[in-house]
Amino acid sequence: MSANSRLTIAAHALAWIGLYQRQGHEVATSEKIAASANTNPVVIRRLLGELRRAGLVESRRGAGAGWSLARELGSITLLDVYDAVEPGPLFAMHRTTPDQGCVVGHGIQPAMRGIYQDIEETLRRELARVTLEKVLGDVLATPRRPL
Amino acid sequence: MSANSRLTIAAHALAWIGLYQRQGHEVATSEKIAASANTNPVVIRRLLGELRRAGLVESRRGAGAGWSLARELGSITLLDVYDAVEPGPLFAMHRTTPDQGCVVGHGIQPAMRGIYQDIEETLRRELARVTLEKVLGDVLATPRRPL
DNA sequence: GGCTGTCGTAACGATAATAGTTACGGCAGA
DNA sequence: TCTGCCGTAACTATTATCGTTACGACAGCC
Repeated sequence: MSANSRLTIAAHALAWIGLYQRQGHEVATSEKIAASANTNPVVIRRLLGELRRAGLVESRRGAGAGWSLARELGSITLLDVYDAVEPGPLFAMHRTTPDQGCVVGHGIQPAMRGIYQDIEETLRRELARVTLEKVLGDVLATPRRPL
Repeated sequence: MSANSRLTIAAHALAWIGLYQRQGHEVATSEKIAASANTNPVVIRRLLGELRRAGLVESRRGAGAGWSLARELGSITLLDVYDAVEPGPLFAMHRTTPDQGCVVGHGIQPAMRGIYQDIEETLRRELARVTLEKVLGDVLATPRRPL
């Protein structure tokens, strides 16, 4: 499917900011988050910008600038993040209109659309069951060294 | 997610072959299927080749060559097709290894892997509930002209 | 045995999305 | 005024999908 890492990186950033704030810090910088995720600060700023548009984080400019959570980790779900950073549907239709003179070509798109809707609804329910609080919990529960 | 149309086109091809065979024909050619899907015959042959490797269809060469179902439409599910034509996982991890010296960087991948596994398992269950028989049924149930 | 139609597959180009990088203006607190 | 970081544009690299052309291989038929 040519899967991308946007959801993973966004969840990483949110968990990082959440933990950082619990350690008493006010704001997190894209540079520190990028160092943890081993990527470029611009990638983080772009993703966090989309999360800000969705109302999940806030940013301050000027001196002492950085990012902070707009909502508690426990009230943010992977579905919120998914909707914020993933634009399109899971499965695509034909790139060109099928032959409408053919019975299958005529009916295939309505049929698949209905089926895909059900499947995506199930996916969304599943994503909504996972909060970022749980993500951070799972992160912290990972043993420091493999046995 | 940069969704692709492979599952859609593969389902289209299977439904087309199934209906064609019910109309009394022996084998379907990639050219006819491609005409219905409004794409190139090579695209169809590539997809059907993957379905053949998965044991869903068979192909004959030589004169009177073409494609036929290896199993009944009712015994083929969208999960079978999905596994045949979609290689990777739904969500990707970081492209580079996160900072293992950071608590979040160290724990994020095991955490997300577990979460993604559960979600993909749910997706697979949902795909397994839809047979190609139902797809063809939905296709044929589509009204010829919108009211 | 040659003819014919289709598969099987390689090869190439077009398109698009993601991701990484550099650069730079703008903001706000010290 | 200085400083640190955001916000964003711009460019490149990489990758996957899709479309297309081309051609050898195969098998039934005349």
